[in-house]
Amino acid sequence: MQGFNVLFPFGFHATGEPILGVVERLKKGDEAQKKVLLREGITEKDIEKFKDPKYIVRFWQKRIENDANSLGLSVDWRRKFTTIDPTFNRFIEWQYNYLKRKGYVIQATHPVVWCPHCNSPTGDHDRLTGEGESPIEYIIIKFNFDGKILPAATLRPETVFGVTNIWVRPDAEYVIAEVDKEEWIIAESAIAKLKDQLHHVKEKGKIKGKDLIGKYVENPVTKNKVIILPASFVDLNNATGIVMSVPAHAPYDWIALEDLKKTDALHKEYGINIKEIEKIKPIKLIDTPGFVDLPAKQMCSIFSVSSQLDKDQLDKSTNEVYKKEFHQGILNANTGKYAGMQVSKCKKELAQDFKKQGIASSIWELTGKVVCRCTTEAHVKILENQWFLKFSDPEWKRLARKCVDQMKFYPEEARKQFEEIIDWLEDKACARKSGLGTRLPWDPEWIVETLSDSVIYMAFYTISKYINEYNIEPHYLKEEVFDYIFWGKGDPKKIANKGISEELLKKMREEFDYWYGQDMRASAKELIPNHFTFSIFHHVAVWPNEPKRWPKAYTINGMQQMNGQKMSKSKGNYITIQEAIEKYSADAMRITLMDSTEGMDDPDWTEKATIAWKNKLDSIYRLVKENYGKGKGESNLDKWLVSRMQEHIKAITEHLENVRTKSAVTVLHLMLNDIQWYLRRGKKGKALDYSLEVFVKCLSPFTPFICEEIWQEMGKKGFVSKSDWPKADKEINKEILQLEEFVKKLCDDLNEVIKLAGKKDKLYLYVASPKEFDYYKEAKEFLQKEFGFKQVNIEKAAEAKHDPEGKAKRAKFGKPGIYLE
RNA sequence: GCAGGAGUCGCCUAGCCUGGUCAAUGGCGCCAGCCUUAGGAGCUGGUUCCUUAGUGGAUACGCAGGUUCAAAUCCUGCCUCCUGCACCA
Repeated sequence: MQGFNVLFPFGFHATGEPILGVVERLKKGDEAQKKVLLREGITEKDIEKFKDPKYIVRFWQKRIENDANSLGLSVDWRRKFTTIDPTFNRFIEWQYNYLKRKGYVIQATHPVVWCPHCNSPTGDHDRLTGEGESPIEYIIIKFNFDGKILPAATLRPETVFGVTNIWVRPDAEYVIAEVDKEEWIIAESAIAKLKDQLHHVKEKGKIKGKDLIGKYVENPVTKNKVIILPASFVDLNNATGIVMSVPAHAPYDWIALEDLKKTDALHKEYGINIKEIEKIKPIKLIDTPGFVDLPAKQMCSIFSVSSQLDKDQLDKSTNEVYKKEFHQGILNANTGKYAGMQVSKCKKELAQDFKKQGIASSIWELTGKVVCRCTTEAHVKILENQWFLKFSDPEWKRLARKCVDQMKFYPEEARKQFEEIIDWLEDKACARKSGLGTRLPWDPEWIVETLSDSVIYMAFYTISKYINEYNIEPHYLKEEVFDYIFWGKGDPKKIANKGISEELLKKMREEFDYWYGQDMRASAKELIPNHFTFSIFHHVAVWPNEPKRWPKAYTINGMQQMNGQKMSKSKGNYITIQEAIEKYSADAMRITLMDSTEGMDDPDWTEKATIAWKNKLDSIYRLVKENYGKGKGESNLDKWLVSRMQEHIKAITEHLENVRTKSAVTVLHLMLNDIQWYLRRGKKGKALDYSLEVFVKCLSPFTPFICEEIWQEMGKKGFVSKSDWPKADKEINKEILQLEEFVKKLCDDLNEVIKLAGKKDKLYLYVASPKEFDYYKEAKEFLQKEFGFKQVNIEKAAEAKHDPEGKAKRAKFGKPGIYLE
């Protein structure tokens, strides 16, 4: 409508696991899965066919195409494709070969949450329990134990300087195992973990926990000899099952030592003299504002912890100490060369140093229990040689930031988030071993995963039209073909092949050049940290020197809610597009959704609002039909309406430019209100046709179907959707706008007075300004009709004194005003 | 926990950047009147409380403070909600 060519393409993303998941579940006879399909209107008989992934893709593709058309989306279907089409696979191969050459695809080793039964990573959505839990690295400090190693695992390696003893579980059986040529004593559960974390582990024997107690080990950092003591709080399923004790800074350790002092169990069971315990002196090694005493002791008393069985309070106080010391703590003289450093700064460095010296190692644990869907408990595995996108690359980040700087965001609030994400983003695994998608050309056992093959596909739309039209076979889409189309690189004469002529090649290049980059992409806010941002990264990587190919604007919306709740298949609180259209019409659905919110808030859909819109659209239809073409002549009122419409046109145009659909709909209401007021005022002049045309045009992007109908009823040729968008190019008469406001105000006042004084027959209006006087005179009939007066007298206030009848009134009302009798 | 966004008169929303024109925009709902054979249709009016011939006042924009002649709007603290936190679409 604004005279631009618009490309609105539509494709189908089939990459990943979900489709195969459906197939799998159907093959297993999963009833819930069947139910979902039945709810979509698929017959029992047809469900068989859904065991073929290609059929699933075709089925939904057709369904979605139909939905898009029913909604009135003007999609260019010549360009459609799916991400599992072999021609698209060639495009992704081209993209990834390039990124690898550029050094943006790298191989790396990384910890993942792993199900040993499924033999694959366990994503958040694959878990029975433990959503949100993630890998965390425990540092293992290798305490010397008679040539063997007692590996104590800790999240606070800096506290190694304050170790006074080691904790083990007396009732447990530990394993003696050969770990990377050393002999370690560890909990049994640690073996599988260490094996999956790049350690060579061989079980050699067993040793009882209580047999360790009372023995001494050497702290590899301080060379101090410390005693091994029993503690019940040690969790054998966490890390190595060996814990170092730092009573100055760890509430658990502090209280466990206190517990030991209280009984003579130690002496009775292990023959350890109580004096051994009493001589243990906590070593404070971190100074933190707010901690005067020993931090562990202080926290235990604040949280009134009385024994190591007081788990809840202990966890709270541990967290508190950890947080405070991590953020504000400074290492003191007890820490040798690290003295004076902030805990938050030195933690990593210190662990690295210890590892280098061979006195530390690490074991990855989960932040909480994770159980895979297959009911197996997951642990952390270090996955080797996985393929990553190197989003950490500073130059790549720099270009991404530059792109964001040039972009527009609707709403603008989203920009900050993008900037934040780019800074925060680390290397991202870009391939998996299962699912649908494109195989990495150089390492075909890996498949490009779904968030990594959906980042520059928009460029593919510019040529998919020709691929579809000429039925180009995938093997003709060689690397140099894409090089030429997307970069203009090479000589088309030489690149042309049997499947793609030189002429066609040039056409594809031209088409790409004409359309790309994308002017606007719209999606939901949860895609900001991944999809949207990745797309920026990939664009700047593929076209580093051509900012004009980069994304220009993103529109970000909230997630559709239904009656205040998130729509979900399991809750069943959703409606299919077909159902909605049949029940409420596409127009009513469209405008209700556009009207529900804008920006990043979650829009809420309610049936009530939709029905209200449906009725309103009906009445709009009648209103236009009854009034269009009925106007003749021009009065001040026409000037008023035209002036009002100019303001509305400006407003709605600006709102739509900024993708504020709800605000735009509000303007439609205002237009309608003004047209209705104009009609109420009585005289139908030439502003009527003009305003109705403007209104229908402005409404048409929201409700195209009924607007085309109305347009035809109006006797217009062609489509309203192809007509020119209204311009605010008519005069705005500010004076008349003001005068009409006075009339409205007068009506309000009259309403008020009549309400209080009751209905009257005569209205006397004394007006001071000559302009108002003239204007009110024109409104005389209207006032009479509107309020049912038998007589309306409008007089200039100054002249009223010549009116004998008005004398008495003037005496009462000396000033301009209203008088009823 | 970290990051981003938000809390407005029954509900949804505008306003906040650039303080006053804000009892605060528009819609929905509700109430009344009109129209109509009828109406979940349409039209008109009302919709914080008190007061009033078209007025004046009180209380209001998550909570608590502060700045200012003046705050929904600026500042500080707190509470609540939404979104994301990765190998998953």
